[in-house]
Amino acid sequence: MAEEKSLNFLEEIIDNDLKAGNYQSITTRFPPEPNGYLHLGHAKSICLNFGLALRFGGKTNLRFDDTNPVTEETEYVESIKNDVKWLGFTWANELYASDYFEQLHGFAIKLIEKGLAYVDDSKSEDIALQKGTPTKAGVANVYRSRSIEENLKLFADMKAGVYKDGEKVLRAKVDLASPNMHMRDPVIYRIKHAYHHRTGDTWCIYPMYDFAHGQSDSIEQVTHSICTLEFVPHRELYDWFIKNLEIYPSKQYEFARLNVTYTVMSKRKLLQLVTEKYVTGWDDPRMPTISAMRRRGYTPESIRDFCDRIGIAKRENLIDIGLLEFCVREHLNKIATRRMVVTDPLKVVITNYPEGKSEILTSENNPEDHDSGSREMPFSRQLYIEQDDFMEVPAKKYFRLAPGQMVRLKSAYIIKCEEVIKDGSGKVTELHCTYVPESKSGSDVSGINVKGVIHWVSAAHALPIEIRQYDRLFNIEDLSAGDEDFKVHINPNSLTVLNTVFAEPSLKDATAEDRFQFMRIGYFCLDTDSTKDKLVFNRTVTLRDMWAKEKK
RNA sequence: UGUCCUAUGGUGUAAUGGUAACACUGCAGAUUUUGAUUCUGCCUUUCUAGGUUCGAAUCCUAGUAGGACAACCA
Repeated sequence: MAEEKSLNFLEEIIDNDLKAGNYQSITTRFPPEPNGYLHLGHAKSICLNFGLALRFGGKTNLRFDDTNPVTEETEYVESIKNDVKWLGFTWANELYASDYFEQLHGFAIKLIEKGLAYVDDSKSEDIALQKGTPTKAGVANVYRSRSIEENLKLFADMKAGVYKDGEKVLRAKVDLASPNMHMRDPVIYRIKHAYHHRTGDTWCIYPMYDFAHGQSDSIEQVTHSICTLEFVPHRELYDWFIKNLEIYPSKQYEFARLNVTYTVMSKRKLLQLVTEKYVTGWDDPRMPTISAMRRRGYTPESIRDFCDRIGIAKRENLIDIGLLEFCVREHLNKIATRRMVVTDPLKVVITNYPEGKSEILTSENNPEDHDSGSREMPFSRQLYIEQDDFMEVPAKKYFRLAPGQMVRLKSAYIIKCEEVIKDGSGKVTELHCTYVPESKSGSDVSGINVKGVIHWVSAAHALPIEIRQYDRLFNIEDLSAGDEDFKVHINPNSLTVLNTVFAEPSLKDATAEDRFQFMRIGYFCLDTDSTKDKLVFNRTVTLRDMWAKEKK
């Protein structure tokens, strides 16, 4: 109870509503349109809507806003449900705007009967023209003054399939002179002879967003209908419909959508990346979709933590992708199993280690979790270490391997570089080292203190694997400006596949659920492309690397 | 040149008329058998101008800047 975290503006509104007795409990909803996969921005909304109900006592519905049959598919419905569940939330009811088509149709008739809606025969472009501009009032056309009886008849004919797509629409009769464009007689029903993923061919007229969303909220008695800022101008209409339909008064509130550096957060743009093959699919690990992040190795906990840290407000924001990375690292550091993997191998021969001999060494699975136990690793005469861990001419402050220098092999022995073997072109191909037998980890009596500790893999026992390293999808921070040209900023090096990679043998038992830290490299998880013969690992995120900065 | 929304360190978010704080980033150091983790310290902030008030980041007015709105999309 001492936990006094300050409230964001929505929590404050709800808190006040509850204290004032406006509601006994709250109902929120997460209302995706099933026309694409969920992304990080949706995660923010999901955490908000479900989080609010959890915090203040109430419930959250999952409602699909499926009023446009031409863009919506069952595949998307399934992926959305899966993603919400994976994020760790449970909805009170699974609902669809299409469940309300009958009711919504009744609402439309009620509006017509009240003289507040009319059938318009105009072409789409003409309606747009007649609406005027933000600075110039719209003008009425002849259809606006049709009689109630005629409107009823025409609307019935629209429903009966008498007309073709685009021939007629039903419009609300609001105010053509309103400074709010959305109040200038918005279209509320249009004709679409299209198969709907749930209602099939039952309907050929479908309600528009403005005539479906608020009404659905109302039907479900949603108390706080939370959406993003671009819907602010819709609020006046939202309230107008509720008032004139005389239905449950849900209230709409708006918060700023999430923007993250070096990525795009719009379903339209993400769809383009998919259809135009810039990525391999919605779950390509470079995408900011929930499914991609899951495949890449992000944990639901880390995404929730991120959503918690970015806060909720009404001002435009651009969150540093570094914060997301911080959140995953923080979680993965606690739970990831440590393994040694050499991504860019350099052969090392321990010249004073007997030929043919090998021994088993043990190493902790996770120093952050003492219950995680340890695993065994074979050590032998020939090893691989990272190319980066040797410098023939060491830089200042470099404390890894160099001619005549010593390092410790993690969980093994201290070795000293005695000889550098090169090929004809002068490239270092092999190192001859000696080891200090009494320096074995856990029973070191050598008295030698070395600063450098590097990872290694026994050559004879090494498991070849593939590693996929991901970088940011775009090479500029702020993609908000560009529209169609956002694709010119695509980072051509967003994916690097490494195929000469050697892992310690225990990694062969990796499962899809495992999270690994390849020591000194980064966090990884098994990719779905893995086969029995070839394990493929995705790099979720690198480890922080102060040395990389030092080098610059 | 209509209406609406917004403006606090580099990035986010708090401070609810009473000493501007927290996180991330950055920088410096300590510890470390991961140059990781952990720990310590430091840098940097109220868009401008008026007004109300004993007192303003907070309230008011004007300006400035950014954003949203003219889909038979949501």
